[in-house]
This record gives sequence, C-alpha cells and structure tokens, in this order.
Amino acid sequence: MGLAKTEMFTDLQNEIALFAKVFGHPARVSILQHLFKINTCVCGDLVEEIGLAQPTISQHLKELKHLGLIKGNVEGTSVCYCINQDNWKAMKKVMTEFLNQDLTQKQDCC
Amino acid sequence: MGLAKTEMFTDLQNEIALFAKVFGHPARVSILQHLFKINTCVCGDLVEEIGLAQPTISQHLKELKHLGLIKGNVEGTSVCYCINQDNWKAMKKVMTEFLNQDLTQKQDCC
DNA sequence: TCTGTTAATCGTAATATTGCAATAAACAAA
DNA sequence: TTTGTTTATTGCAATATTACGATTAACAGA
Repeated sequence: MGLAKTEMFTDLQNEIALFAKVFGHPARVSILQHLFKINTCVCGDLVEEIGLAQPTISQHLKELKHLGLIKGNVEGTSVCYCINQDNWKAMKKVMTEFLNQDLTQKQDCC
Repeated sequence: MGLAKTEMFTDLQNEIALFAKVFGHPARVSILQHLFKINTCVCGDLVEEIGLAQPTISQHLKELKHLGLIKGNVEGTSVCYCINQDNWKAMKKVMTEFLNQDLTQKQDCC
C-alpha cells in the first residue's frame, strides 16, 4: 500500500523512523555533510556541488527543513542554509540511543 | 522518478543512506528493538507482537537480513532470528560518525 | 519600470515501498 | 502418507518517493 501503519507503533519508534527516512537518500546525506563542512551557510551552490537539478535540491532542502535539521535564511535573491544545531543535537540523542541499545546476553543465539 | 541517482554520490554516502533507509520504517525499528530485548531469538512471535500480517513481517525481516543486521536460523518448522552483532557494530560506527560530525564554527550562521 | 538572478512551487512521469490474500515450501508428528 | 504448523514467495493494489521541465515569486540593479 505504500502507507506505513504508524498508529500501531510508539511515538519513539515513529520518531526514529522519520529521522532515519530523511537520511535515507544520499543527496540529503550529501547536503548535510556539505553544510557541516562549509559552515559559512551555503545556499544554491548545493545545486552545482551535488549535480542534481535545482528543483530537486530545493525539494530535499524542504524535507530537511521540515524536520528542523536545517534553517534557511533569505539574503537578497539567494537563500542561505545551515544546520540547526539544537535540533541536530536532539535528533542525535534519539538516534544514538537506538544505535547503542545492547543485548543483555553477549552471545549470538543462532 | 522514484529512482535515486546513486552514481553521483560517494560509497559512504550511499552506505549511510542504505542503513538509514532500513531504519526508516517503524515496523523494522520495532523488530530490532524486540530482538535486542528478547535475546532468546524470537521467531514468528514478531507477528503477534507487532500486529502486521505475517507476509508483511516476513518481508521486513528479509530486508533486515539482506543488510546483514540480523541472522535467521531454521529450527524445525519455525525460524529463529537474532541480531548480527558484528555487523550491527560496523553499522553503528558508520552511522555514529555521520551523526557526530561537528561544525568548525560553533555559531549558527543564519 | 524593465531585466536578470535565485529559489520555490506545480505538474507529471517513472520507480519504489508497503501491505496483504493466496499460495507454496518445509518440516514434525500422527 | 496425511495433517497441521510455520515461514517464504507471488501477485497484486494503493500510496510514496524521486527527478525535472516549466513556471512563478521575490528581489537587486540598471
């Protein structure tokens, strides 16, 4: 159906899935890495840097912004994006806890 | 197009995206959490535990297995699944490095 | 005002994902 | 061998995602 049955899962499970989903495309991974590297708020150079069409990049930026991981600031005709550090930290906490869960028994059972 | 242009990204970016994608559905998050909790290799109780149809769970398990995050072991008529600890550790390293990247400048630029 | 620049939005095509009913496969026990 | 149990596979239908051309919006400078 293409439609996840979110109502049968906990808020945390859905939150983890939402964060993971936004990282589930290499273009968005690349955008984020670039924003971390070039901390002087890159705008539409991302289009050249990444090589996808402008509407496509704009769409990926929208998703990242929607989850709060980046901020956009209009500066004249161009828009300046950067990491939302507070929200990134909060996301990192949730995801790290998920990744760091550990087995009580150290031995594989199969 | 629904088709990601993976060839324009680095292997690492694609790897991160693949791992993230598999965590991008709450059912798979839930399955993994359950396997961590019940380390005595649960099999098809997952169907009852989670509440999706058996073919659906089977499909999610297949994806987790395909990425190497879980192992399956046939035991009579039932199949016993558990976390593949080595691969989980390797995945955790990749994802943690991505999450822990930091800005050289501490101040938001916009 | 007109022109150029930049980014967002709209519309659409191609592909992927999710979910499940129906079925098959694999095995244990009678 | 037959029967029941468990899991995988097949074949769909519904929805989501990805990508981009065309267009629009917003602004700066001439």
